[in-house]
Amino acid sequence: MTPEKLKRLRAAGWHAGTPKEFLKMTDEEAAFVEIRLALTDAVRQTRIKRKLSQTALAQRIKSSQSRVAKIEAGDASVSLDLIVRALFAVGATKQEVQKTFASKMLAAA
Amino acid sequence: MTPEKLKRLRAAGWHAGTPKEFLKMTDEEAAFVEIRLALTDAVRQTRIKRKLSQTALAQRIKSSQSRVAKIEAGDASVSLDLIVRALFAVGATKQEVQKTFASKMLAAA
DNA sequence: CACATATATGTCCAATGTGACATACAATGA
DNA sequence: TCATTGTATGTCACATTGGACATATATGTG
Repeated sequence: MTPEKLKRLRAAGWHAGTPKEFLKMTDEEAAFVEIRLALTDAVRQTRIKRKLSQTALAQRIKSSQSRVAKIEAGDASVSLDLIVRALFAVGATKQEVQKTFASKMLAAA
Repeated sequence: MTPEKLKRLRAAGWHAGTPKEFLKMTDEEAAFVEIRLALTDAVRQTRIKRKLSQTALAQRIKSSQSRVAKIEAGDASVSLDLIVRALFAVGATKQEVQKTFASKMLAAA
């Protein structure tokens, strides 16, 4: 986990308390958070590429601009469900989403 | 959407009301549901391959046997978050997830 | 048969996530 | 300058999801 990523996660409410606890995060938890980050980044990038405002995207998923902002900020109060729905709403394909999930899974056992 | 899949979704609580409404499901909703199905299948397949009981998996994710059963049944009361956590907990690899997706894709095509 | 193990399904209520709203800030342009 | 547009962030009432539990079914074993 890079310092960059760590900083971003803290800002989004993922600090599990102390710095130590952050480092104690299991591999699985870390992978889970990485999937979220990859997906939220994809939402923002795709949205901008499609020239959609957060408000426009919010309407597509029947949500609000503030929630879209939280999705993109990686806010801890946002579920994976909502992130994925947003990703499909900006036009991502099943294949793209599948690839994200698969690529963040654990290495061969 | 095959009749098989439709039946399974209905059984899991995904009937949006009438049959017509089911058919009106948007492409985005359909993609979302397919991703869920592919992931839940990956959970079950990997769990069985690892010779874990639902109870054993439940302990790993600090949940209960009944919830694991619901995860695998594609129950609508289960979030994507929990499905993905279960997938990590059974130790699924990239290869396994990719394989499950691949078979789903073929079935869908 | 009784007993054990594994899984499925329904219910409860506590925990978590949600849309909506208010409001702040930045950038743009008239 | 004052609007307008887009984004960020905090809060809250309501909705959804969660673990736990009871219980049913199924399969295997002595």
